[in-house]
Amino acid sequence: MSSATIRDVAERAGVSISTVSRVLNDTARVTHTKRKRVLEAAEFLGYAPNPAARTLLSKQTSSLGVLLPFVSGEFFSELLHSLDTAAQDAGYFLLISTSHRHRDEFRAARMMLEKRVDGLIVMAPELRPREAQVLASASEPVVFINTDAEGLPFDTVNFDNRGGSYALTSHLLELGHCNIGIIRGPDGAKDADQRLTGFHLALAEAGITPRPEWILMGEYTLEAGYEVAKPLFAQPKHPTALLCANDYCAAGAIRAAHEAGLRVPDDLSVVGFDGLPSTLYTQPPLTTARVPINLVGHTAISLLLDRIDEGVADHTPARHVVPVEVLVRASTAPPPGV
Amino acid sequence: MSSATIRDVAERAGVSISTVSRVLNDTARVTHTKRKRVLEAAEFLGYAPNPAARTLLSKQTSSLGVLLPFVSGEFFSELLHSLDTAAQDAGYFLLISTSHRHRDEFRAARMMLEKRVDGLIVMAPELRPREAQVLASASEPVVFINTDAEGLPFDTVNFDNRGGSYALTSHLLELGHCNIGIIRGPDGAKDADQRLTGFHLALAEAGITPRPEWILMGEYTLEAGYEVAKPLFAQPKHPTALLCANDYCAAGAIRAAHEAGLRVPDDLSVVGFDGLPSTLYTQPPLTTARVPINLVGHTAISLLLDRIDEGVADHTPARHVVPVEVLVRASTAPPPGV
DNA sequence: AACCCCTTTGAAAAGGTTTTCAGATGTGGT
DNA sequence: ACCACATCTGAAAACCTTTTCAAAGGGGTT
Repeated sequence: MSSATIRDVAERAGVSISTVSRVLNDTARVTHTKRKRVLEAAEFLGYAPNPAARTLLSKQTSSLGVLLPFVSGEFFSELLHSLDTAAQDAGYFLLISTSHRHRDEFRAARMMLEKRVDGLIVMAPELRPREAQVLASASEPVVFINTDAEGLPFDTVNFDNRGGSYALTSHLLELGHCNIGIIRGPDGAKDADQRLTGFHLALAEAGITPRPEWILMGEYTLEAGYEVAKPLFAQPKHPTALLCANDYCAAGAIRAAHEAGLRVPDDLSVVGFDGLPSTLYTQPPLTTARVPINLVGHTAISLLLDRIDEGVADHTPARHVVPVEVLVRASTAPPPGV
Repeated sequence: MSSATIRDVAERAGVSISTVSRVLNDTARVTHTKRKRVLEAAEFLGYAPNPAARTLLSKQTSSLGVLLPFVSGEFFSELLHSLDTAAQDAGYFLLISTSHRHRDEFRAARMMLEKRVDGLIVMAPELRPREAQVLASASEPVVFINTDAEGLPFDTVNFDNRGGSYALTSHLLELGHCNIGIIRGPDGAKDADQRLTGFHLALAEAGITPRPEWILMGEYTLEAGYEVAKPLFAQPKHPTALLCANDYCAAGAIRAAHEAGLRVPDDLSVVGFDGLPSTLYTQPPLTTARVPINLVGHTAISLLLDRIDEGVADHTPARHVVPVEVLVRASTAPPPGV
């Protein structure tokens, strides 16, 4: 039972297909009687317009593409949820495509998505602007989330990585910490760089020179936090406070600390980043910087829809920076002996 | 610069559009020289076939729909990731649509997805088979994940909720617990019912009659775990072990326990469900039942693709039940005084 | 040299919709 | 009774591709 077409409706209603189209899209006036007949016929046949035919003509897909490097953890769930909510409200679907870490995968994905979406949301902090250039030829509008678009004509919605990191570091300094370490995010990731900058900035203002051996390369995962922190605590002298790449990384570091016999926050203060819901329920509840993920998602969709409506006019790219809020909880305390 | 069509390629190569199509789809033999000219022209113009036109003709969208009640937490991230990986390998995109809790929203979503996807993955444990009936008229194949499809012609991939719960309860019994409570998942959710059944089964086998006041209605969230557990621990007599709806719920319950001055596992054993990565990093690491989410996702996609290829033949629905594995960690111990 | 068959090619149709254009119908004014 | 005009309707084109069908051309065989 292949489904009804506009022809079937027209036939059943005894009108032309043009009239059916007009009634269903409310695009021109139609006599009351015919309108009624059309609506009845459409209802009876369970008619729904074929999206492919519509797209072919109108060039609108009512889908938005979402390009993500990977999907893991609560952060992405929340982001995806807010994107979907906003998109759905506007009558769009989300076409997602993940696992694009390198330029070639990225280009491939973008090509596949071509003509399949009306716009693109891209989150790829590890992608450099030069590499992101492959998107520049996209015919659809593009909005970047937490991704560097220096020199590219894309709107961006970033969160204040530097400011958040600066505020977290300041918090530790105020508690009296002088020996602060950091597990930074992956090399080449813009957000990780910005967070490191905030760290350095706060330290510099306090007149403290950071120890290079306490600037550790990590990743946004539990495992990375654990693996990187473990050897650190085996050293005779280690920091009394630790900034972590994100909340997961912090959870890993805390576990390593526990295993090394360190109490958090008595012996060691730990802070995360992202402010995931579950950090309120860790032991101890984590001090972290809350990223308003919902706001990020909604803003991104809203910008994208604007661009879609206006066409890709030569509109100077919007650069949104959403603030992050430090949540002081129980994983931070003055250093031991103070 | 609206992009090139097959006509442009044909013109530039000096052949007919049929020939271009044949070369690009490798669907018939074409002289070497013409083939070369076509490929060059296509390359030069950056030609990519228009998916809408293709879909209109072939009736294949190369997209799969994913219908979820909500998206939250690591579980969904992981599920979505495995679905996307499997789909991408097969050349499909994922069109996701979330937040469908009630039948009407469900029907609306299904209608919107009609003709837009080649198949549907549905996870909606709270949807009863009668309500899921609205999908029965779908022209595309449907695969259910962790959802009851009793009497419906859909393949299902469920995990062993009952078995997992049974095994967790047995574990607690073996440790010597007699006073075991449970925070069950939402009313009407099939998976929650099954887990409760497993709980009852293990208790019955041990000759223990569960106390009704220790069977608590909860949800799959941190907050619910916390809110439900809090009054429980305020009672003069409370269980020495607690099964929770899932890992998040368990984390909330543990927090409530801590606040009530109870040590986990010394005074209270707690178990979760799902086996999320982060449960290894909670304090104490959580005893839980690991659901092989990756396997679930891959199996579901694989089944769906089979159905898409074979057509919706009258094939008896597959009923996959993937086993869950109990991970014994540090949140469980013998009851106090044993 | 004639015939047949096989390979290669292009023209055209089909898929389902929206939209333009022109025709038909009906109304009001003179 | 006639004309101008507004309103409503249908035919046809356009969107871009795949596929069928028939024609054309070439090579081998008798």
